[in-house]
Amino acid sequence: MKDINLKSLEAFQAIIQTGSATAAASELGITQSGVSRLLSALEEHVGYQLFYREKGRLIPSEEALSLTKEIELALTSVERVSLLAKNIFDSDLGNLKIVAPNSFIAGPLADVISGFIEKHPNVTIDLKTNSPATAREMVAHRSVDCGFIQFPETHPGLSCVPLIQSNTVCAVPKSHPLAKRKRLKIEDLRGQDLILLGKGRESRMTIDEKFKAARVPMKIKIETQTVAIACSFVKRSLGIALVNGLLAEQYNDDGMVLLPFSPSITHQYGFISSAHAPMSRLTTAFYQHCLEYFN
Amino acid sequence: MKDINLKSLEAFQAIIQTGSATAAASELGITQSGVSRLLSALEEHVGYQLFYREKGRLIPSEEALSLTKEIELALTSVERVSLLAKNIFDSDLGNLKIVAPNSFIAGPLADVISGFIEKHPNVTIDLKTNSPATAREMVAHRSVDCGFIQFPETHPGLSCVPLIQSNTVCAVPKSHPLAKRKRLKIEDLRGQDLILLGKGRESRMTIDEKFKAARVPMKIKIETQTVAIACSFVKRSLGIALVNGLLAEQYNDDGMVLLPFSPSITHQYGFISSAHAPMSRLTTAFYQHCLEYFN
DNA sequence: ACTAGGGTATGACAAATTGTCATCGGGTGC
DNA sequence: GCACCCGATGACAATTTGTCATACCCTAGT
Repeated sequence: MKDINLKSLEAFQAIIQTGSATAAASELGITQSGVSRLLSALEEHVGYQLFYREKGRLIPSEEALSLTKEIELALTSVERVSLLAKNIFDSDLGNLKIVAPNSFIAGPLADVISGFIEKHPNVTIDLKTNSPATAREMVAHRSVDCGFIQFPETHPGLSCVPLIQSNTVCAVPKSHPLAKRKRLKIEDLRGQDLILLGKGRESRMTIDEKFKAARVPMKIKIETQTVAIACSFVKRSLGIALVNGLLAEQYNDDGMVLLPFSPSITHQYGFISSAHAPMSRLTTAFYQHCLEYFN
Repeated sequence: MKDINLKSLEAFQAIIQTGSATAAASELGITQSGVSRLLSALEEHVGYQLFYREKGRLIPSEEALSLTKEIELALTSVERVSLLAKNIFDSDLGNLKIVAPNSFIAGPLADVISGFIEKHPNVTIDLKTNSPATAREMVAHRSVDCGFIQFPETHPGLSCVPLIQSNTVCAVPKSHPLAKRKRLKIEDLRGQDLILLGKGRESRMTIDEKFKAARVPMKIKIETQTVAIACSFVKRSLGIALVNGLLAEQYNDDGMVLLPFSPSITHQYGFISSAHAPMSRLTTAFYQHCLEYFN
């Protein structure tokens, strides 16, 4: 027995709905002959007459009527496939898994994501935070779709695109004498209480090296882990913090000022995805959105 | 955009299930080239790659995976159409509406129907009883599928087939002197208390005529409507009933005897269906079953 | 490095399906 | 009787679906 055929089902439904093969034909955009043939094909498939021909008209048989419901179901479910495919095409449906440092999520990423959700309201987003090392692995192994990480990045399984860079700035308490300056040099920090973070991290080592090179001794008052905490200590006038300007921006208010620092120490964040597989359409859309956002 | 295609969906599913186009091909009974083409067609339809080709293999993309569920649904629902069509073809699914006199249902039809249900366990049956006149109309107008009715029948919208015939018999109380006879003639009933039914009906008129022709006065003790009631009066020795032998059979027990009667008055029951439309497959199956049952 | 064996893509072509046109025959309504 | 609407069908065109042969890539085992 031949395979059942989608077009004959459509023809069948059109005949049932319109009541005649001619009308069905114009609805389907084909000729009456075509409809007639499709109907014959369907009748041959099921093995019995679906319409009996009376006075030149097509009258649905009992059997045909019992089939209509099921046929309509089948057709709509095929339709749904098309629809879902289109939604996926438009990237307005799906789930996006992103890994990024908490500080980055709280800062620049928040706006990026809220803008993306606005454009694609039916997309759900999973945000995860992990250590840079595991984040790298998660992206490479595709347990998340993409991630944001501080550069440089050389993991072989990752494809990386630099997105945004910022300089280290000095967060100075409002009441501090240096707060009046336009910018601070490394020598200006001699003898000042410092608040530093990221002990052992790449960016921190760079800072240590700069101080060594400038022969300025570091008077570290507080070691901490996050920009948020460092800033809150600054606002309590416990010292001057050297932080990533991009991340510190969000905590900038009356209690402190952010001053450019020289020598410049840059931080670069980039977008990473697995090099093993091309990005899904949705991930690509998100990537494009990021590019636009960061110009 | 082209219409979506059933075969490409099947190919898609086979590829997902088996993991390769080659395996999918052998599952579908076509060649690998065919599968490759069908997949291309589907990708063209949805507008994006469903599999990315890596090292000569087909790897489903995220988008493809999100579609699998929906595609499987669509395919099974099309499958169900085929299945339902086959069930209808086998007449083991559906509903059969029958109209028949109560006495006929209680008697011969009960066995016919129970046999039919045994053969077609998923068929449901609606039994209705109406006056012969409305029964005729119901069948002609196809508000029921078929019916049983006493002949002769000349309604123009009905197609009629005689099924079974029986003779009028005398139902005589066991204790009655005539109960010893092998058969009764009309003269034997002279002066006997009679129990008759169906006043005004065709069959009753025939009885009245026979008495008139034989110049035997009728001493009607009881007029009633149903064979069941007539028989129960007989068993209480209230008189002799003239009833349709076929219908009286079921009430025949120790309390009375059924004796052939002459002149013979025959009753004929037939199968009726609408002449406007061919019988549905299920109705035809039921009709065939009736023919077999009544030989 | 070479080869065997797995995989997919594609050009060329055959088969089947789907569609059109023209035409027939039946039914309806004036 | 005539105009018109409907469905079926033969003849043929267009499109889809499938095959074969072949090319190419990758892996694994010599």
